[in-house]
Amino acid sequence: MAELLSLTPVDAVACCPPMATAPLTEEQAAALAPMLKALGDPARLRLLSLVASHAGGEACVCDLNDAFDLSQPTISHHLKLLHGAGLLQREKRGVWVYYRVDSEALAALGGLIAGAGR
Amino acid sequence: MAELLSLTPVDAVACCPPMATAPLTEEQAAALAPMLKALGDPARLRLLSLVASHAGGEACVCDLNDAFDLSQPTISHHLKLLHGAGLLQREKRGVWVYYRVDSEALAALGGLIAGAGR
DNA sequence: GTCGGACATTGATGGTTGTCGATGTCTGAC
DNA sequence: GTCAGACATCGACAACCATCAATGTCCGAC
Repeated sequence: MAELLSLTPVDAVACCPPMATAPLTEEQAAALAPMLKALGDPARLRLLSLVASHAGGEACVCDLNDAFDLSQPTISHHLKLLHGAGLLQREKRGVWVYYRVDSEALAALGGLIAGAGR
Repeated sequence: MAELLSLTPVDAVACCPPMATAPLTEEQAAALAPMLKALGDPARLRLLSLVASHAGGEACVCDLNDAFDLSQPTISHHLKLLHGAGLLQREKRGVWVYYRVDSEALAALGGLIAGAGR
């Protein structure tokens, strides 16, 4: 019964019919909410948009650190959250860590939201 | 300079170029975050989907109360939040209050999210 | 006017979250 | 091996949030 909660966020969003068609079940809502909660912070929104608009589609943490007033641990925390929510992909190359947006997850999530308005 | 923060959420989301094109400004992120934060709660997600999928496109608070284990004040609180974020429209008819989704706001928000993935 | 029902507001409380400084863990260079 | 730099983790703290019971407000019916 808790299987849905262990699905990846991408699976969670992929499994839902349009909200205008049928209401979300408790489990679907519980699986979806963390992704949206991850987006519900100004710092994380800016982080995501910075990664999304960065040349090559990916950004190094060092690039992101310089773009904010926030401390390095705080940015690391936000990136971990976005990655945990399935919205950012993480890749370590040498000493650096690069993040890129998960287009599939964002497209599915955006579609689900947009589809709630008929 | 604080004008953007006083815009309606719909205006806020309408003003933003695709995230894959340019990163959000601090002001844009601050205006967008409340809408997404409002969606980042399972109860509110279910409420929104319940309204969205309800016959006639609108739902009375009394209908929503019955569909949840939550207390009536808690549901009223969530509805107020969703309405304040510009995602639900509120209309009082006699003794009852009807909510309907703001399709325009949801479409714009969904498009912005989906557009972050290129 | 008064009574009941629909919904909102208030006040309190336990849990969550954003932030930081300090510290830890890698990795490449010397 | 040691050193410096890139990033993550930890522990702490203030601010915020979801929830409830109690109470308030408004409206229609009688």
